Amino acid sequence: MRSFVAVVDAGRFQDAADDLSITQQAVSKRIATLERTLGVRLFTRTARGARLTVDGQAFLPHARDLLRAEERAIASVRPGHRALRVDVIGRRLAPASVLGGFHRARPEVELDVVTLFDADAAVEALTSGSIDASFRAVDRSRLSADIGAVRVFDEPVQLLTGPGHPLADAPSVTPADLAGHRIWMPGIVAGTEWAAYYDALAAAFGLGIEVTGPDFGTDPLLDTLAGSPSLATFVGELTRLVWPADQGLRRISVQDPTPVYPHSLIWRRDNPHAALGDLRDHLGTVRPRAGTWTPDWASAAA
Amino acid sequence: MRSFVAVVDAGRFQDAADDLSITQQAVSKRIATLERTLGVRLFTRTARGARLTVDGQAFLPHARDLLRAEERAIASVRPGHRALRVDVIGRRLAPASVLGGFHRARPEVELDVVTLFDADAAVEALTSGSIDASFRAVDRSRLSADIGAVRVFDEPVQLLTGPGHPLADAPSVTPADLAGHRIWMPGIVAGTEWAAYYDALAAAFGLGIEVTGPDFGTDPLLDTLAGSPSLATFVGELTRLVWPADQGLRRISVQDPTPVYPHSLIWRRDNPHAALGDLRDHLGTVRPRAGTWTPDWASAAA
DNA sequence: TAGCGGCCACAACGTCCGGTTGTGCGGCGG
DNA sequence: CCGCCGCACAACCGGACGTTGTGGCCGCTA
Repeated sequence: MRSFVAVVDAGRFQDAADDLSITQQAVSKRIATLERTLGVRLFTRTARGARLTVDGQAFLPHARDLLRAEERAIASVRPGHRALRVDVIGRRLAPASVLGGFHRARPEVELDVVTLFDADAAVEALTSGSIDASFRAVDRSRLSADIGAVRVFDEPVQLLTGPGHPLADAPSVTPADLAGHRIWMPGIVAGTEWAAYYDALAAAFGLGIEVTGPDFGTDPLLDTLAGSPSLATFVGELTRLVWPADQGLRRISVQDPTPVYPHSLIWRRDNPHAALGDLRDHLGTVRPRAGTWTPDWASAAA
Repeated sequence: MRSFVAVVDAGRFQDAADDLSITQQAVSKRIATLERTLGVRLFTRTARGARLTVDGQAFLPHARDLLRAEERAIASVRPGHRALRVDVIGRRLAPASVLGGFHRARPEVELDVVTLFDADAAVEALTSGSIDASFRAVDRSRLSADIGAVRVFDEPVQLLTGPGHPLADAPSVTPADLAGHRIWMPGIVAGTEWAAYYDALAAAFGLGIEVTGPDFGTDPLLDTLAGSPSLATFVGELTRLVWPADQGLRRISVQDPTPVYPHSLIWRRDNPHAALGDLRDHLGTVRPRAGTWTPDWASAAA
């Protein structure tokens, strides 16, 4: 493939071979192999050089694309790569939507989106330089001074139930209403800020929240909810935008107070990446609103 | 690379190996080689499977891009490919601009742009199915019935001279004014419709047009013109849009009549490609205007 | 038209890459 | 604590790819 482009640029097999630091025969063989696998002739061989056939001309831009894609792939893991590498907590949550908006607003900023295990891993990755920014809920008092944090988005937590659930037809509920109900949160991994969040929520309002269990996929989880009248689960409001059509599932807002998941953007202050400032500017800052609830440790990350 | 994506999708080296129909050890070795060449670790090996590292997550979308690019490259030369393959006569001329406009208007239509030797080669390529359409000046009376032709663009021919040329300061000239002047057309290959066009132009107005000579690049040609007070050449009007800033060169319109190069779109009538109709609709049809001149054989291709 | 030179294809050979079989090691679960 | 599962390491083997050597075709030139 690289030989093909080299021959096109050089115009002759011989010169292409020199450029590639191999012999002309090797180039001939490579092109012959490529032509055999593609099933078409790419060059017409003349007495003084090679000219592209029609198929070769059509193939050329795609071949260049392929080489560029390889370049980008290699560059994406090179230290000092210029793409902004951002950690988001869950691709189906608010930060992913926010990042999508940033990408549409600033398409020239290259983004690499990754998902780390938890906030501690994110801070460690920031410190080591393997990521540039992270959307997480963090305890600001535990951050070292060289880590910046801005609370950028509060995502309301809603109750999701099947149609047979006792609360299915309630227009809204208060956290206190949920005492005695079984709140099922499969796939929440102990030790993450998610688990800490729901632990704090359970403790604050005397709820019984099951934060253990295997990780379900989205569809099995929704199917199970739809068929189990005793099950309810918490979901972020933004899942509404990306989940498939709810098969009879009910979204019930929680009020007085509304638990919100406090997404913060965190970054290393001495990171020189120019797009980092653009991202912060694009996000703005959230002032905690009245009537909402977050854990104490999260509220500190104003 | 393909192994990397397979491991990501399968979650385990073993299953990925099964998908690829090779052994687990081979996959291990491939991944190890890839990690060595990239200089980063892509997976964390656990007791039950492999999970992506941060670098692996960042690398993944680029790896998928690479595989998609390969797919497209192979598809571009496959018989029955869905991209519209169009032959244009010179990338710097009107058809290229027209095609660019079509691409902006209908970005979902994939285009492969190629350039063939002359109109005869284009007709042959159309017949054999290796291209879908062609922008050329053709003698319609010589076309077989299964080839469609629509005259879609008339590109006025202008005179290009250096500042020292006797006609440099003329606001416009007539073809008759050019008798006795040396018209220099290097790079026009005998046997093409370009050569036929200028031969007819010379015969019609008694001009001396040198349609031979080696092919110059654009920059050397413009440099030579700028420094030679006895040289003039014909260029299409659309070159204005793409050529570098003329270093003192004069563009002189030709009038009474204005020679125009009659670009036609030609295609094979039984070509089922849906985008072909879209392209024709986008182009419209040119009605020959009064005060212009084309060779008889070209005018026939209304 | 005959000679020559440039350029690519074909053939034979060697090396290295990449695949396979066989085995070892570490972590998780019973 | 033992067994199993999943990946890594080692040795071996075949084929692919690069090399040297050579042949043939075309275009240029005398």
